[in-house]
Amino acid sequence: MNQSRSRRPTIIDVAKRAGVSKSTAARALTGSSNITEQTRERVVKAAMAVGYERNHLAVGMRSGRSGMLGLVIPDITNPFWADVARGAQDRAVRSGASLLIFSSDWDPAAESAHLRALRRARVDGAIINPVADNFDDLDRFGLPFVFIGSSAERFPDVSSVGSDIGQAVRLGLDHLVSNGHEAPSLILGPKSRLARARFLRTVHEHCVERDVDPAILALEDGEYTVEGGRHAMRRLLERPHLGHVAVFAANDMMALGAMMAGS
Amino acid sequence: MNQSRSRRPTIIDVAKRAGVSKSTAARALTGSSNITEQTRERVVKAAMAVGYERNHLAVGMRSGRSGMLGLVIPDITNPFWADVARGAQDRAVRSGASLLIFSSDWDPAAESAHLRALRRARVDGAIINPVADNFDDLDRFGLPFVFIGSSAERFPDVSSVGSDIGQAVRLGLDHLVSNGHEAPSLILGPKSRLARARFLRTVHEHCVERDVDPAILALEDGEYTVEGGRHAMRRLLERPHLGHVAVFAANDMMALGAMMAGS
DNA sequence: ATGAAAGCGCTAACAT
DNA sequence: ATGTTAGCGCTTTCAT
Repeated sequence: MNQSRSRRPTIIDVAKRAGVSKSTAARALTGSSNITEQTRERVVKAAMAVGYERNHLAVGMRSGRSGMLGLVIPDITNPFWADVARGAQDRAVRSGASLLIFSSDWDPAAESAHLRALRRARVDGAIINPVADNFDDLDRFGLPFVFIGSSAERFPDVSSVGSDIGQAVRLGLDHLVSNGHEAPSLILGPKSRLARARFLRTVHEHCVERDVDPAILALEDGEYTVEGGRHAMRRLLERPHLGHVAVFAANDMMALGAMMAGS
Repeated sequence: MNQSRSRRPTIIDVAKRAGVSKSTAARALTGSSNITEQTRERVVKAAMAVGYERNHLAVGMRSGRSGMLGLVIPDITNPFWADVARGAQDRAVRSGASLLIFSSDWDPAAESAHLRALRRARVDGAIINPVADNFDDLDRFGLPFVFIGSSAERFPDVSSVGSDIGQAVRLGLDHLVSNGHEAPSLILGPKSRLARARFLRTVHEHCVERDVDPAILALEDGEYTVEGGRHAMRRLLERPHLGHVAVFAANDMMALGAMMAGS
């Protein structure tokens, strides 16, 4: 207990215990060649004995690779990004890496601060769902990275993964129309979001194809959250209108909020 | 573009540019005393000019503090832990730290691997929702840490934060009883989980107080997930029984699954 | 107030 | 096959 509280053992402790030089110990531990099976065993045993654990800070320092990856998303609390985070984490672990996760909360300033943190931490790469409109420091970013989300298309040079919003909207509308709802009310995200424009554009196209005037559709905005959906739904319900038979929300959180708008 | 792709600037680059020694540059940048306001300005300006960003690996190496914290939870995909993660992350960022998040997926082996990763990364501390029954390496863990969850009470010496399951169950049952449901069916977590025993014990107490025989309560187990709740509910519905008027599930995910059991 | 130098733990190039 | 040494980028004595 008293010994276990002391300084963490270094490779030198291992080397001493095994009676070899620290480079030999390193070779044995990294699985390098040029090492007698006998000495390797001795070193490994010594490492176990002293409870040695390689210091990744030191390794990163020497190698220039920290073994860490970054993930910057708007909000880990949203199930969509929780799934993203989970997938990223599993993949990272499988490659022996760790994942630093940051939620920007749709705040460009926070996002920028998080990116700085990632650079200082010397992560080997990052996955980013950008919320900033202008990513002008992009070329100076200096980190390998991939974008997530539709806003990524503002940066055609950057690799990105996004949802096919157009197809999603079409599938949703097809479903509603086939159930007799020709003109569902809409609950969309904030005006600043690119995904919103994409959503709306597809709705318009779909309407035109059906000879429905898009202008008759009731529409409300809100944050991409349960609360946002709830408030938007309330505003819809307040309208002097014959009642909203069907509502199409931009994501699950908003839909949930809309369903709860009564309470 | 070509220059920006080159080696990240170090404090030496800053020092050179400012025409001082690297130690002076360090002093200026760390806000140390004993520095002329004039030279500090010059150094700061030089740092900006070359796009200097402090290398946290190196800092951690020297100081022994990595500026990173660890979070090990069963599953980031569960909204409860997503909230936990969000809170931890916000707090960490406020202290200038970063958060390494790991999901163990209820797998003790994965948990143990993640803890090893945290030690190697030299995190300054960790928040852990343990899933392993035996945490016998606890004294050798060698990291400052806090536990989350009811399983933490197996380790009375460890600081922990948990929910008051007893009170939660009582509130839930009170609500049901006051709505006329004297003997709700139960959907609980896996038998291995300590929280389940706690839940069940409180239900029994509550029943006894109401002169209800706990044995008449229908009860099903499942994983703490939407799927687990759905399956459990299906099994409940299959029972030759007069129908389940009320169901009390152990968490929101299971309740959601139960509600969806028909589809 | 500033510079020179040591050292954190590790690995790889360079001896032997 | 193994030992010696340099150096990753930083902060902090210790001199001056």
